[in-house]
Amino acid sequence: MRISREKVAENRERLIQVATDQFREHGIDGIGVADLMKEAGMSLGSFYGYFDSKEHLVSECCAHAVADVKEKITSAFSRSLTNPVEKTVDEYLSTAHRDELAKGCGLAALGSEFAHKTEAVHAAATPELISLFDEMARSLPGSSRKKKREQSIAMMASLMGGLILSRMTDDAKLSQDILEAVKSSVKSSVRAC
Amino acid sequence: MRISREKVAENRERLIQVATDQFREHGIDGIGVADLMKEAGMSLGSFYGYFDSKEHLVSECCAHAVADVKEKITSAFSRSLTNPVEKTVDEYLSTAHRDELAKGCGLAALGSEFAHKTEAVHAAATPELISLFDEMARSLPGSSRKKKREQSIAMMASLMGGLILSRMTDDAKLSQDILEAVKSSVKSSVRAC
DNA sequence: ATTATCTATAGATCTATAGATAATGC
DNA sequence: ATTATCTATAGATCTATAGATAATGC
Repeated sequence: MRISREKVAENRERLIQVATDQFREHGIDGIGVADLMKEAGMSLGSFYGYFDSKEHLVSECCAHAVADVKEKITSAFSRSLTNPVEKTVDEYLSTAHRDELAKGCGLAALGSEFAHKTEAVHAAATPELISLFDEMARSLPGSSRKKKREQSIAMMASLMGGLILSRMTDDAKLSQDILEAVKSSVKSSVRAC
Repeated sequence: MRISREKVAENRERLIQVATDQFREHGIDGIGVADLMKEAGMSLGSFYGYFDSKEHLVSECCAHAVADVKEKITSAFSRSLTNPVEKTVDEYLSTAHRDELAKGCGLAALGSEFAHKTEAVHAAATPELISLFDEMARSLPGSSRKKKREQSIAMMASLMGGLILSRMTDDAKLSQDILEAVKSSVKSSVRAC
C-alpha cells in the first residue's frame, strides 16, 4: 500500500485543493482532519505524512486561497474588452457567488477568521496579499501606480465586505439590497478615477 | 448555592457580554463553554440553566454584537459636530481598533463566520442588521432616504472589509497601507454625495 | 531497504447531563 | 418546596501517534 513519488506530489496538491474548498465552505474550525481526508479519498493516518499538523495545512491553504482570489479576479478583469472592471464587480457581487462558498472568494469565506489564527497563517498569506493588490493594480485604470494600488485595496475591501454582509442574513431582500448598494458604490468609485 | 432572581437576570446579561467579547477575540469556535464560564466567574454546569446549548448563546451574542456595532457607529457619528462621518471613519480604521478585537466591531471580528453558522444565527442577526443600516442612514448626509441607506451599506462594507484585510497580515506596512487606502476611498465616497 | 499506506487507538478537548447541595421565596 | 448552583462525568469529537502492511525504487 505504497504509491509512487509522482502520486505523492499529486496527492499533496489535491489535498490542499480539497482542504481549501472545505475550509471555504465550513470554516477552518468547521471541518476536521478525518473528514478532510475522507473527502480527498484518503485515510486519516496518511495525513501526517503530508503535513506536520492541521495548522501547517491551514497555513498552506490560506496562502493558496489568497492566490486563488488573485487568479480569479485578474482573469475576470481580462475576460471582457468592454467595461472589464464593472463586469468583474457584477460577477463578484452576484447571488451565484454569494451562494457558492466552496469555490468562491477565499477572503470573503475566511477573512475574519485570519485574525484569530497564528502568526504562521499571517506570514503565509502576506506575500500573496501583496501580490494580489499589485496584480489588480495593473488591470485598473488610473493615473499613478500608487493610486491604482490604493484603488485595488479599496475595491477589494468593498467587494469582500459586501459579500460577507450579504451572507450574514437569511432575508433575501436585505441580502439583495446589500449586493446592489455595494455594486453601485464600487462602480462609481471606479468611474471617479 | 442559589442566587436571587435579580442576580439571575444580571448574570445572564453579563454572560452574553463576556461571551460576545470572547467570541470577538477568539472566534466562535475558538472558545468553549467551560472557558466562557470561567471568564464570567461561574461554573460550567450552571451554563445550561441560562441557555439550552452553545448555539443558542451564539445566536444571542451575534445579535448583540450587531446591535453593539450600531450603538458604536451612531455614537461616533454624534460625538463631533464638524466632519462627524470622516472622524468616525478615521476611528474605525485606526490601528487601535485593528489591534483591539474583543471590544471592536463585531462585524469585522466575526463577519465571515456567519456564513458557516445555522439559520438561527442569521435569523437573530437580521433585524439588527436592518436597524443598523437604518440608524446609520439617519446620520449620513445625502438626498433621499433610499440613497442614504445605500450609502450606509456601502460604507459599512468598506469599513469592515478594510479592517478584516488589515488583520490578515503581520506586515505592518501592508496593514497600514490597507487602512489608509480604505480611509481615503470611503471619505471621497462620502464627499461625492 | 525504504517509504507511504492503512487500521486502531491514545489523549486531549468539548458539549451536555446527572445528582447532590444550599439559598431563595412563597 | 422551589430553584439555581456546584462537582463529577458521560459521550462525542478531534488531533496526533503507533505499529503493521505492502508497493516502490535502488
